Amino acid sequence: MSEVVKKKSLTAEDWQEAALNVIAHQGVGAVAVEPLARELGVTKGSFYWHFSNRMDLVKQSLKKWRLGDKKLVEETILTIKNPKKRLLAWFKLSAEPIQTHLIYSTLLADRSHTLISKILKEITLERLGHLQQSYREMGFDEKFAKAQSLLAYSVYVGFLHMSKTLYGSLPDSKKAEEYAKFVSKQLLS
Amino acid sequence: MSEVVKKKSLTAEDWQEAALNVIAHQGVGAVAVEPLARELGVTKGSFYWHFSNRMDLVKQSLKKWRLGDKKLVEETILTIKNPKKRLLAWFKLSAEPIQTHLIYSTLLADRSHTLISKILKEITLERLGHLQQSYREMGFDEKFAKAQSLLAYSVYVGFLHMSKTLYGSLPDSKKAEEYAKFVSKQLLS
DNA sequence: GTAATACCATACGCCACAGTATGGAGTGCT
DNA sequence: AGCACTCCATACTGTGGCGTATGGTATTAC
Repeated sequence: MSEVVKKKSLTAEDWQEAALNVIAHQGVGAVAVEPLARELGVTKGSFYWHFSNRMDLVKQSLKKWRLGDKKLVEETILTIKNPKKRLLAWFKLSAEPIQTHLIYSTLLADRSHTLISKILKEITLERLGHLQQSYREMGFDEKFAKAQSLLAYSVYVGFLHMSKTLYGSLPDSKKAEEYAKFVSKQLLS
Repeated sequence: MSEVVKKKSLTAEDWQEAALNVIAHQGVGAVAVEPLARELGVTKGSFYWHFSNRMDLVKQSLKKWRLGDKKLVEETILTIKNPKKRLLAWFKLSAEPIQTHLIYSTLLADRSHTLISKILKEITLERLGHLQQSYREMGFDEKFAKAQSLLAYSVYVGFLHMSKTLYGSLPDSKKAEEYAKFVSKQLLS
């Protein structure tokens, strides 16, 4: 018997996860109330009890995603003391086939709402800061660290899109390994 | 008096250009018949004389874009004999603030139609081929040329998105210069 | 000058989804 | 048992865009 428990009622989080799944694969524009309700096996009567409107769902979903992503980075990357190893771990995580990357790369081309642009800018600057910090700790000067971190982050973003374009999805673990290895050699020596 | 000639009637190309403009800034999903007609100062009676339906317009617009982009690359990049100079020109063109980049980067996150995925895959592979060829001509072995071209192309794609995210638009010519210079140093030596 | 053709306006039916209003089943509390 | 609260179904209105049908005007061909 599976561990799937037949829930009597949905929570706001259930809706958010469903929404994030749609965002990851079809973008924010594809988040629609009625289709989501159908998918979840309820009607929109349920939706409008949990959320005030469509944008409310999008907002809360992205907030949830942002928190989860931040936590992931903090726990698996920022805890590493050695800057070079930290960067290496970042490159490797960058190629891991996980949903958070899909969401990020989908949002990147979405200019439908200022909220999204704002979130994106925040996240991007935050991550660039981490990279730059690591490069600085490795001994590089400010200017180089800045340029190099921008370059490295561009590689990350670009690789995400390339993977989706060429393979239809995110790279598998094997490719992630190769990628991290090559990138490290080119951007970390 | 301006050289704008008051046209009596629209051509299919007029519609395509308007559509490409929308695609560049809001994505394929935002291409709608009636809003476009309003923008062009006509009604959809005009549209359905030139095109059979919405998707027909999208298809033909992307075809037009593809041809133009191909011509641009062939004329400004592929004519350069020296492989190193050719790559340098490519990096520089990559950061130029022109519409074709916007369209490409917008399409990259759009998985709404198999046609788009198909076009993207074609273009991407074609461009990767050019880069790989250049690296090979520079004397690098097959394997390195392949990995390095993927890296370089990732940088291109990533930089496009970064520019839109951080500055709200494409980089200006000055930033393009700096970018090309730094990238060249890192990926071309 | 007349007929054909190119181009467009108007008006229509259709559908998908947003949001509201309201009632009703289930659950826990007392 | 009775009440309140949680969660959802149903039924509605409103809006925006797709595609069609049809008629009208200007241009071109002859």
